[in-house]
Amino acid sequence: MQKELAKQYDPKAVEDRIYKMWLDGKYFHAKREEGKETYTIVIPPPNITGQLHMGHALDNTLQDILIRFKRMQGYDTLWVPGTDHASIATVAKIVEAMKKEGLTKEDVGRDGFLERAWDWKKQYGGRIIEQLKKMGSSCDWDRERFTLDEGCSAAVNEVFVKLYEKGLIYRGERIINWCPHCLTSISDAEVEYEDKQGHFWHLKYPFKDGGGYLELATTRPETLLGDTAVAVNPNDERYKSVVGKTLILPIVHREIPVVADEYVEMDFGTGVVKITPAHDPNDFEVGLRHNLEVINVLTPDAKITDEFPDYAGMDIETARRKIVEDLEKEGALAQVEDYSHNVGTCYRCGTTVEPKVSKQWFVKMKPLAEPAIKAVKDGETKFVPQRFEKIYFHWLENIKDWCISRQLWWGHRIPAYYCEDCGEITVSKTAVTVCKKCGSKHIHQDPDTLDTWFSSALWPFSTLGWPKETEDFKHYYPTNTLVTGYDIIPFWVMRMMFSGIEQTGKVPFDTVLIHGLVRDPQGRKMSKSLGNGVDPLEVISQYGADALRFSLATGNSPGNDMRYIPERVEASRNFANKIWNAARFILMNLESDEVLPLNESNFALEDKWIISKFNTLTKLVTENLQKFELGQAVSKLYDFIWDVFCDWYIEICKARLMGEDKVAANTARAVLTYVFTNTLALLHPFMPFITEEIWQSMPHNGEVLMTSKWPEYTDKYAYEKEESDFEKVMEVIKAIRNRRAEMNVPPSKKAKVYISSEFSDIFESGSNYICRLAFASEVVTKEPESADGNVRVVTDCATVYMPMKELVDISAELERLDRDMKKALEDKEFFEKKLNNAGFVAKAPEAVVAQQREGLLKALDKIKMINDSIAELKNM
RNA sequence: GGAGGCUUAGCUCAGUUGGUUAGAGCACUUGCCUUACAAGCAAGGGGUCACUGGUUCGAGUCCAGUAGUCUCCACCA
Repeated sequence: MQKELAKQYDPKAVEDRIYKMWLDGKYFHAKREEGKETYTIVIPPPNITGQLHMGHALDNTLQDILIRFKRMQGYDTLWVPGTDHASIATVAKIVEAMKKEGLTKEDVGRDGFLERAWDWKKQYGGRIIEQLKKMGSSCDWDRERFTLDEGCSAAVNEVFVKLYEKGLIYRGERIINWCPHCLTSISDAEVEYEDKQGHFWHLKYPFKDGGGYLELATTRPETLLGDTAVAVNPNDERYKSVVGKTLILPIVHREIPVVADEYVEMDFGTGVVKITPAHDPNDFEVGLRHNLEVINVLTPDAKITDEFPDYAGMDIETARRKIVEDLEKEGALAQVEDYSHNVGTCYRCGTTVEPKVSKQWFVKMKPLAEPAIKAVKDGETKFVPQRFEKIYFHWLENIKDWCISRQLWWGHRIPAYYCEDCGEITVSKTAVTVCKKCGSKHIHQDPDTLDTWFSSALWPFSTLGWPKETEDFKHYYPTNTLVTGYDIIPFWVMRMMFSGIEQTGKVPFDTVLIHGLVRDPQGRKMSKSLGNGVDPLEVISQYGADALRFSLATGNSPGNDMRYIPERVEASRNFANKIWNAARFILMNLESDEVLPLNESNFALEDKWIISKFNTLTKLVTENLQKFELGQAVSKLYDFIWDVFCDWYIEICKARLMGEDKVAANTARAVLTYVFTNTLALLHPFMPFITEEIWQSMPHNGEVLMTSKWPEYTDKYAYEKEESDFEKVMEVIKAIRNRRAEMNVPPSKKAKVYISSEFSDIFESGSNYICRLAFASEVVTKEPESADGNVRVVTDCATVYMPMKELVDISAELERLDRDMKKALEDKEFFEKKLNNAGFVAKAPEAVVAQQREGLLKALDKIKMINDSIAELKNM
């Protein structure tokens, strides 16, 4: 900072410079210090598909607050940064970009595509890292990782092979979710259900022997082509006689059996269901039970196959229309009704997902899920807030096997090799060139890659060097806090849990701190299609990173969604400015750069008051942070800085700073600096840039604030009596201001003030600043000779007289005193009522009862003083 | 169908193991260019804490129910 400071804080002039200073000093770098307790966070790696949004800004602000707090507390802290290759999402982006060049994946081939993907990673992965830096994130950039880098890939292969050898990964033909647009399988977690308007077509399937028909209903008439049975419930009296009979499938004219299966609900529809094992998960299961044929009717991009010449090549909509027409012609259509139902869609592209029978790789989940459930039940890992454990349990308790193979090029290639001669499958960490069974060299690797979440699941340990027993892994694993949104508990948190436990024998983190989503001012999700997204970088450029961080950290509680309100960021910016100006004031009143020693014997009442207040603040903020109550911590800091320190303490110091007494002025300087710099330390995790910038210009010991020692509570500075004494002064000042405001007395009109109180010594010693703050020309700590023409102000502990003859309106004064009296009597009654309650006095904690007694005494004192005042006025 | 969140001042939200007579920011009213800050200072108005019961000496806070609202999961073809 320069001698002449700007009146307003300019974040743009500060942030990049400060961040560079931190980087140059290597302060973010974790040094594996022996003997120190570690604190580790791994970043939820942002996808390389785009740029930072508000959700990232929130997520990373919370992480940075925690890591900076722990670093200052003296932990050996590590925040591992990195990015995620996000296979399906990145592929979609690249395909889209290629489309503009008139190219398809097939045009450029696998290698050409991968080359583009790596270019993409370089460009967009890099951009995300730069954005994280703009936020002020104190990540250890020397340890930056990427889910597809060498180390993470080694971890993926290691895990795949181990699970395969344990029988927990298998390959099989199952019904999976298929995205006809992305042309790949996706997992259950990646399917989103949407309510869609559709129809219910009631169809008639005639019996082969000519005796009538069975009526059933479907939402997907086109799948009729693949029907291989019709099912009824075995207990359904209506259909008992038809089980085992043969029907003629309309249009196709194939013979299909009527089977009995518990899956059919008797009281839904007609109680008859057409069974299409190839295109419905439930039908597939029925098919297995009844040994039904699986007839696939769709191509990978969801067109009718060539098996059905009348409809071949038609998309689903077209085929559906044509088939319904044909059904009608054949007299097989009974009726059509409107129907709304849930349709599964791809979470990446929104295309309707097709259930499809296909050979894929799966992870057997049950054996992995159990220990993961137990770990949370046993409290080895805790969710904050705890209620999110329910979501976690619900997923793990109902989990099905995880389909992990993807028909995509960008990702970790499945380490499985097939012998073209004998069909042997070899799963291996290293490339296989010779079949171990038949010696053939005709071997090819599985063309598919793994679900992107397979590698993210290993992130807490793969980033630390596992499967190698690296120093980092030994030192920093398990990690401590995982910070993430509730929306990815099933995708990620759960999978990290079971992977960590299975692979390392330990839970990957002890706490999962869950935050909500950042919504727009109307409470809607921010999304591209709505165009209501807010770019954090724009906010930073307008208001500064600290203001954005402050806004995100305050005013919300863990796990709850929050709205992004520009006015709030503005308020945060104003707060930064307030701090800036406090610094400006202190600096212009300091005489040197030296750190002035605190000399207790010189402390004035107000010094003890602020030091004691600060001491308490330290304790409360630390406790809040330890309990992950970040919003509460930061609002206490806000109140302390603005209301306590600036509005009172700084104002009070002005008298001493401008006065003749050198010792008093220096004491004020020392206390101002002490309290302010230490408050900056407490605020630093939340607003790192401005606090560091100011701290650098203030007298200080040490290199940087970010590695300074976190302030600690000390009994030495717990001045309880002085705190309450000073608050008596504050009360008097407030009462005088209040009365003057009511009477519309301008500040320029000063009055000699008489204060009558049993605590006259404290008013005596504070007379200089009482003059300043209460617009007094002089303070006399006794009753005036004559009360005549005085305005009276009564507080709990003092009666104040202001000779303002011309302004005194006796009847108005009496009215005011009446109002005061009424309030005081209400207070008295309130406290008496409580204290007369035997149950309360007997059962409430002593401190609470004492509080009520004190309240009552104050009320009684006040009543007495008001009575005196009324009596005097009436005598006039 | 199951689960969960939310409902507190005009608006957006806090409210820490139940403990004085419920808070903040913005907005509003009044007065101030008081040499750190008008992105400021001082004073003020504004809330039956969704509703109904219950537990308790004491409930915004705990329990049960009701209403509204949002979300997640499941899903009957």
